[in-house]
Formats: sequence, structure tokens, C-alpha cells
Amino acid sequence: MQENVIVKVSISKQIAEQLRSAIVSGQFKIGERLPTEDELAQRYGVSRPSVREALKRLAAQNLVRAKRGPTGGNFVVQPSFEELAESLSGAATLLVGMGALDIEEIIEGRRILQVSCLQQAVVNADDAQLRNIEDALQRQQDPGISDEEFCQADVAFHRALVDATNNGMLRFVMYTVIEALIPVTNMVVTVVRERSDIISLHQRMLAQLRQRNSAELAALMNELLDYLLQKFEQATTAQAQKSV
Amino acid sequence: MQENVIVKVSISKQIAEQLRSAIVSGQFKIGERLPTEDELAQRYGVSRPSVREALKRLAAQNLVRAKRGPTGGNFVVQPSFEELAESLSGAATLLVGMGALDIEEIIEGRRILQVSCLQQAVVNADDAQLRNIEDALQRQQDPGISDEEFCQADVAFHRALVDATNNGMLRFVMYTVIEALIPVTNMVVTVVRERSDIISLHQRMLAQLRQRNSAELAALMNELLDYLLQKFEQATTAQAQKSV
DNA sequence: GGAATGCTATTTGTAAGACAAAATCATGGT
DNA sequence: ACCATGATTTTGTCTTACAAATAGCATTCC
Repeated sequence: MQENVIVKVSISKQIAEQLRSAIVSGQFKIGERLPTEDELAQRYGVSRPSVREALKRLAAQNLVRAKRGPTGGNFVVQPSFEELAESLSGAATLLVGMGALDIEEIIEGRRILQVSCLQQAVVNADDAQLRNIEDALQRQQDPGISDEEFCQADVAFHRALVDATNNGMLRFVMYTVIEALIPVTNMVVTVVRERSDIISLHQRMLAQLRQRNSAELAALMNELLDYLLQKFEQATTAQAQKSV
Repeated sequence: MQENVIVKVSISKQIAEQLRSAIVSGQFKIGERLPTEDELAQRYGVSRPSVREALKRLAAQNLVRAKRGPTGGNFVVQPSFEELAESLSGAATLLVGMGALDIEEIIEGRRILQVSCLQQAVVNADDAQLRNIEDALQRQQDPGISDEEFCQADVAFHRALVDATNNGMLRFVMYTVIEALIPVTNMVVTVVRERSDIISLHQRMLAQLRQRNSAELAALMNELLDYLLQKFEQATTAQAQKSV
């Protein structure tokens, strides 16, 4: 059965790839149950642990989900925006955390991307989306919340802005960018402790969005990012001095 | 040792998460070898297969890599742009393939994002990057290449454009967007078979980029995406009729 | 007769032990 | 001095077994 080709790739990886392509090519439809682990093992002529390792690889990519019991098995799962965006964000924060991207780059990239998103939002935002933005802003204004909650509301605010573009591709991509900036926002908020400036800018942005004023909105976004960058540099130098 | 808390989450997943956070928090540095599977199993009080399943989850996220032999082990791997972008693209094509994003959205999103990237590229592109763009364009012009090679060159062209922004964040994000459009380009090329129009547009874009003409460049990008959208619709209706 | 309860079968989850394969290093022979 | 060979370490894979969850069925009690 085994070809005498020298394959360096581990069996579990091969099987994971085969299953993956079988899934994406539609051989296994969404929600469908794929064969039991024993059956897969038999079909591929390998042991169950190998099949399981392959399935875990797919599970890590949110492609399958396991369920126990008679009606259980490994099911092809509909990858949701949220999960996929989450794994993207995980990758992005990894890049940030390991220093592959520096803060200036991130802010500059976000400036470019987010300004253009706002122009799209000016055209497409409907009332419900404006309300979502306002909700996030309201949460942010509560002085009783913790720093962490403030940052969460901050993320929610920017996500709501991107949602207002009514474009799934933009949402998917921008979630990653927004998430990557969290550490910065976090640092600025916890160290410099300037919530009011951020809130004020957000309020003005929402007002301009309501008036469909694209140019002013872009200017405000630039102002916000300038502010973040400046405060971030303050925070890092302050920390550097404190540690000396 | 085991708390009597009822944990529904599988052990391998828990361990994967613990190892992951240990890695991203810097407890295990990049390139470092983490303990042997036996040692990890002992340390966490679980069996080796469980540890292995956890490691496979991390391997699927390109966080660790295994190597055999005395100097072997599971190593924390430096996540490279290319690998991360690849897994992102996999997620994006998944979204496309499963119909969570429609083509109009993707093209519209790409229009917004890529036009702003080009404006950044106008400012930042250096000679080497311009050469890379030209190289990809050269490859695309060879009439002897297959459709698949043509699409690869097309991707390389657009990637080179994004690389010219000199911004890692943009590159990271845009690779995903570019990849998501491959099926469309592919369809247009294989069904409609119009390479020359695409090449011509690319040539004009490169020329305008060389002249640092931001406005004209944006217009050309819009023209290209309009063209793709139009041809895509032609292709789908043609296929629909053929299948009737 | 109906409903609740427990039993059973199925399927994933976890464990333990063994051997194979790769790769490094040391040792011995030529 | 250099090459080869074997020992050693570590991941890769297989086998077997049992635990846990859960759905379906049967049984029993009211």
C-alpha cells in the first residue's frame, strides 16, 4: 500500500491536508459529520492517534468540532466571522508581540486603512449602525469602568465604525488591524490615563459621521492616531525612565 | 492535583492554550526548545498523546515546529510573514468558498483598501521595489505560461505593489485581500481568456507609479477592478448558460 | 397507559507501553 | 586522520485498553 516515495511530511499532517481539501472542496458539507475516527483510520490505513492529531490540527483552524456520544463525531463547522477574525487577530498580536511589526508601522497602516473605511462608512452607515457606535461610546463614557473595560469599549467603538461600511471583507480585515492596536491603546490608557481626550475625539467623530462629513471625519481620525502615537511615545519613555 | 471543577474543555486544548500563552508571554523565546513531550506530559500530569495533540494544535498555527533526534524537540518558531499570510489567506479563501463573502463585497473592499495603499506606495516605493513590480509584470507578459502561472504572476504583481508601501501591517493585511480575489482572477483568465487587457492596465499602473502620479494610479486601479467585476459577471452568466 | 428512570451502545477523550525512524555524537577500526 | 558504525535521544506511529458523555431504548413504577 505504501509507496516507496520518501515522504518527509508526517502522516498526521498529510491526513490533515487531505481532509482539509476534502472539506473546502465541498466533499464534506458544512454541518455534516465526517466518518468516525476508527473509520478514518481504517480508510487511510493509519492508527487512530494519527487521525486524531490530524483532526486536532483542523480543530485549531476552526474547521471541525468534535462531539461525543452515539450521534457524536467530528463535524464540519461553519467558520464564523468572529472566530476567523479572532484567529487573525491572534496572528497579528503575535507579530506585534514578537516585534515583527513596530508601533509606528501599525499606526501608519491603520491611518491609511481606517480613513478610507470611514469614507465608505459615511456613504453606507444606517441608523442601526450609528446606534451601535453610540452604544460603544456610551459605555466608554462611564467613569466607573476599569481600564480593561474601557479598552474593550474602545475596540467596540472602532469595530462599530468598520461595521458601518457594510462590507464583510473590510470588517474581516479591519478587525485584525484594530485588534493589533489594542496593546498600544491599553498602554496609553493605563499609563497616561487620559480617557477624556479619547472620548472627546470619539464624540466629535460620531457627530461628523452623522453629518456625513467625510473630510472632517478623516481629519479627526488622523488626529486620534497622532494623539495615540504621541501618548504612546510618552508612555514608553516614561516607563524606560522608571525602570532606570 | 485535579480540582473538582467540572471542566468541559478537553485536556489537550487546555494544554495547547497554556503553552500558547507561555509562548506569547515570552516564557519560551523564539527558537528555543521546549521540554520534551515526555517531560511536558509529566509536568502537566497527562499522557504523551494528549501533549502531542496539544502540540499539533500549535503546529497548525505555525507556533511550534518539531524536529527529531538528540538535538531535536519542539521549537518555538519565528512566525514569518509568509506563513502567517498563508494561513490568513486560507481563512479568507474559506470565507469566499463558503459564500460568507460575495464577490461584489470583495472587489469593493479591495477597491477601498488597495487604492489607499497605492497612495502610500507612491510616496514610499524605492527602486528595488519598482524592479520587483516590473519583474512580476514581465513574467505575466510571457505568452507561453499557463493560466495558473499567469495568476501567480498576477498575485506577485499586486503583492509587490503592496510591498512598495514599506509598511508591514499593510502587507500583512493586504496579502489576505489579494489572495481572496484569486478565484475571481482565475475564473476571468481561464474562462474569458483576456490576458492582454489586464497586462495593459498593469503596465499603465507601473508607469504612473514611476511618475508618482497618485490620482491617475487610483483611477487605473478602479478601472482594473471594474474590469474584473464586469468580466466576472460575464463569466458566471456564461457558465450558468453552459450548464443549462 | 404514560412517564420517569436506568441500561446499553456508540463515539470521542485519555492513558500506557512499545517499537520505528531520524539525527547527533562518540567510539573504534582502518 | 578519516570514515564508518553503533549507541543514544527524541519525535513519529501503532496497539490496546479504558473512561466519559450522550442518545436511544427498554423497563419499571405510578
